[in-house]
Amino acid sequence: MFKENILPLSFYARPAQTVAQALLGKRLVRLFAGQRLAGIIVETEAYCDAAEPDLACHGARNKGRPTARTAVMFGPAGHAYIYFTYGLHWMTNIVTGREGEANAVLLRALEPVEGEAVITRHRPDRPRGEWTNGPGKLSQALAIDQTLNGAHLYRPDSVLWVEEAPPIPQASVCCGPRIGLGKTPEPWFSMPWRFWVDGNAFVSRNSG
DNA sequence: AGCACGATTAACT
DNA sequence: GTTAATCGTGCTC
Repeated sequence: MFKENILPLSFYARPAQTVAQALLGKRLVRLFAGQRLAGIIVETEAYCDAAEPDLACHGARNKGRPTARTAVMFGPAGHAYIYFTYGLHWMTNIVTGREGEANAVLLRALEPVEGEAVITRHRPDRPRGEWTNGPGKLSQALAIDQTLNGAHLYRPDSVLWVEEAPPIPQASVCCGPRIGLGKTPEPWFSMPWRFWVDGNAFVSRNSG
């Protein structure tokens, strides 16, 4: 009852760009204090320094070798890669692709659907529309932090996973350049590896 | 050993 | 539109 139609390892063991697109419309579930906190995934970004280089990907740093921080990204698919940035925000990613290659999908926005009484306490004094419309915000809303780095997403004892949900029509799937890449050089700066659901109110930014 | 900056957010003008 | 907050990471010296 708590876990319905959990996406299997095979869903994640594909290229990051494929998984990023396929995750739109799926339901992310966080088991927290015995309750389900859940949202429909409406915005993602793919990072993949594998068959082709991606200098925007954390895995491309340190000459493309794993570090203590990025080791999870190089590991097997279907695990959470959680990292800390700007001194205060946690980013939630899902590892995809093949072990030994740096593949991950950043979850950028959700539409909250379960556990809203708990979520609002994690996002105090914020309107519902600002609970989960950004990568740092959704991590805070679902109480995702470093304790979940490396956590598996498809086993019976998972506390974070993704469930099957009604699909998004292909015509509603939009893509464009990734956000916040700073001084990342072309062509990676402009690669259209950000995906979102057209018109969804929780997407972190318009058009792009 | 030291340092510049980041896959961001919120509170400003 | 602009900027402070805040600290781990990876790079340079």
